[in-house]
Amino acid sequence: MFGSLWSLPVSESRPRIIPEATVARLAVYLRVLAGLAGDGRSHVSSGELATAAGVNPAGLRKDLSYLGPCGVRGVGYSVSGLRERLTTALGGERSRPCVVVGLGRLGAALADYAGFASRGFEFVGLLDADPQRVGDCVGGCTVRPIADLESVVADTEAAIGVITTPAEVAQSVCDRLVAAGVRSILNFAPVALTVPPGVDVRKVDLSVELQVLAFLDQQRDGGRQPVTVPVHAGLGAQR
Amino acid sequence: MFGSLWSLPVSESRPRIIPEATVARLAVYLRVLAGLAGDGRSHVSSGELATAAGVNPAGLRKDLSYLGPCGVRGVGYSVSGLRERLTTALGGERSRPCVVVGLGRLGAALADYAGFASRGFEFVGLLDADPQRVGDCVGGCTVRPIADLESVVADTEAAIGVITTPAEVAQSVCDRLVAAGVRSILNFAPVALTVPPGVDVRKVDLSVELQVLAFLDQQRDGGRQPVTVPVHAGLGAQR
DNA sequence: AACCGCTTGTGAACGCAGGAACAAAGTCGC
DNA sequence: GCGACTTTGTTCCTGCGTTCACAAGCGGTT
Repeated sequence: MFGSLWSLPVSESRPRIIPEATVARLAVYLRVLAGLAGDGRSHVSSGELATAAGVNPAGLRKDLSYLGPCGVRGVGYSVSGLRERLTTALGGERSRPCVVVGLGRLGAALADYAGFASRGFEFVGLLDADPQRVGDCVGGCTVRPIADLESVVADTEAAIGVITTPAEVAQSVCDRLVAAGVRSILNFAPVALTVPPGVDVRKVDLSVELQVLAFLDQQRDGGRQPVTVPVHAGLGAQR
Repeated sequence: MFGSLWSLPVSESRPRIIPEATVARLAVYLRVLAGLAGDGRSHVSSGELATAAGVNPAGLRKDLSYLGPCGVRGVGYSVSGLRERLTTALGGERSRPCVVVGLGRLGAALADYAGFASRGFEFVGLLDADPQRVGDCVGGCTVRPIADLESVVADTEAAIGVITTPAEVAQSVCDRLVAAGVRSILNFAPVALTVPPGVDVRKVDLSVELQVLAFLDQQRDGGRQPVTVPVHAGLGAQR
């Protein structure tokens, strides 16, 4: 692949587009590498990394190849070197301010989770509509009323918004976050959010996860459970 | 007209294999339908359902076609009929007992979430290694010591295990759950679990979600796009 | 200095999901 | 009763992601 095209003065050789699925796995590799570094390992092979991350070795190498040559043939990957590379590729070590809207149990759990802080995600704004929760201190930050959303986002320059509100208000909260300047949203509310172009939304739907498991469970038990599909289920237009 | 192909004695028309991605979307459709039923709607078109679920109308119809003909051409889908069919396809309405291991904030949030109970997921066993948490009552269930894992799973015939423990103990907890008879596991610990064949694992990795957002954010800032689009321009990236 | 084994990086093929277009089928209006 | 409109169900096609397999390169050894 190289040779013919490289004579062209391509402005950038690195920023080949990275598939989103690959990005997600890179984050996993980075975490595994952190563990290996803690164990004092200096080098690691693709096979070992792959099993620790739960993926195929060839796929792992292809994922890493998006960053350019990272390893040494015959030896493997330098743990520290690869960590550095992955860290910068995923957005650097700089602290990323986040706001959480909806400090129910789930929101509080996220705001208090230490695993985020160690990756540079800092929860600098907590917002809730319930006056009884306002003033609570969660994870070293004080809960403020939802009316302060715009000012909190502006003051903290928050880059990521986490929505853990009831479904009914999720869209309006989302709109306000976007209007205030947040361009990345992690949505736990069970609704499909509508956002303008240029804003990224990722959705985590815990009910769906459970329901998929239930489906797989049923499918496995398929021989046992005759399903009992009512013949002629009456979907016809009875109207 | 009809007859040429239809005369073939196709062995089975129903149990076509359903892709897992489709199953996940079916769960979303089911939830949207519940909302529509609450609004008193009797029929709905694929277009309306698709926008509410955040997917493509053609894709939605293809998803539903895995269940066989569900709608009426020229009219749409019967809300109640489609609900019934999706419910049975996803595993029926029967209560599915679940156990949660690790009653930290996240585990407690899950155990207490009412949205699960309404879908038939019942948390019948809560386990934690911390003696200080044992005896607590979360969501109407009492936390028991981790030593009771096997007996709790056996007594409740739990089908689904939710792991919200620290990463270090997740694999051992998983092994014990599987040995006790659990065949579906939802893992929130940031490790790749190893399970024997016949056991399904789904992983939810919140750090990865944030890190993907950070990557997209960085990639967007590569072109320095001030965005400034508070205007409700249109449908953005939905994921 | 040359060989050999080990590991990476990449090219190619396969399978799958997603999207658009089209035909079948049913309803509503006249 | 008939025609036109609406909406589903399906088929084709394109693109992406994943896996397999092999050549290239590096270190250690003789």
